[in-house]
Amino acid sequence: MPGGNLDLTFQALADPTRRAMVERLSLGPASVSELAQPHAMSLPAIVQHLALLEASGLVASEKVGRVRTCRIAPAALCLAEQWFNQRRAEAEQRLDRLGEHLRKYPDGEPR
Amino acid sequence: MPGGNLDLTFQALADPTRRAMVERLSLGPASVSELAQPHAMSLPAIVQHLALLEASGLVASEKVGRVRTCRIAPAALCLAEQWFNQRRAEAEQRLDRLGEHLRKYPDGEPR
DNA sequence: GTTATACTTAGGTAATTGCTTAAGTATGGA
DNA sequence: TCCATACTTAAGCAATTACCTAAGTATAAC
Repeated sequence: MPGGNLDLTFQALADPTRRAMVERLSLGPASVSELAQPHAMSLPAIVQHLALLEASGLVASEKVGRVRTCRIAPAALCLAEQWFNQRRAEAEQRLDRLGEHLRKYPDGEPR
Repeated sequence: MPGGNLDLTFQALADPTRRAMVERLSLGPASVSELAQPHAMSLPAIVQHLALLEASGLVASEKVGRVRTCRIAPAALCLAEQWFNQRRAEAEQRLDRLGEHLRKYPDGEPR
């Protein structure tokens, strides 16, 4: 049960390198070196970013032979997306109530 | 034209205090002290969190008299949500292609 | 005018982050 | 067997973060 942690998820996504890695993995699995290739950065740095992505549950990986293959784990992505949906739902609900209130009492408030 | 920065947006949301503040503001505007009230933390700390939320474009505020009123700015929220939508769209597209491929070539690959 | 309120500004500090280089460890190929 | 590949581990370092306390500055109320 990795994932479930919005702190780690959003923190992982706050870094442009890590976000690029997730974007890359959205297009399909990749090895660590493939993930590293577009970035002007040492491999250990990439591995550290990857570790954070795995800790957040956004990415999973498995090693076969000497190459580690990484892929996105949609669950954590969904969880974060849901957070936004909830916030928007609440905000919209509030605006709806406000609208109805204004419709009922077009000028002064009752209270 | 604030907002537009996913780095700042996700970084802002990575902190539980700031996320709680956004959650609170989704329910309606609030003053700085109201935002601070649920948190066991000094007011300057809250103000710093608020500054980051404003820098990210997630929250806007205006001061009238001696009270600053804060409210969420839906635009930045949408932008982040869109990022997730894109990632999911790409991942799904890929899985669709994979599915079709498997339908066409149920066992061995052609290549 | 005095005092309380609602922030605001200015430091300071311990912990965390995002890198780096150097030196491993397996695995696969010639 | 030797060597290249694909990571992995360890240690270190500058910058950033998330707080804090103390001391402001405007408003509002009395």
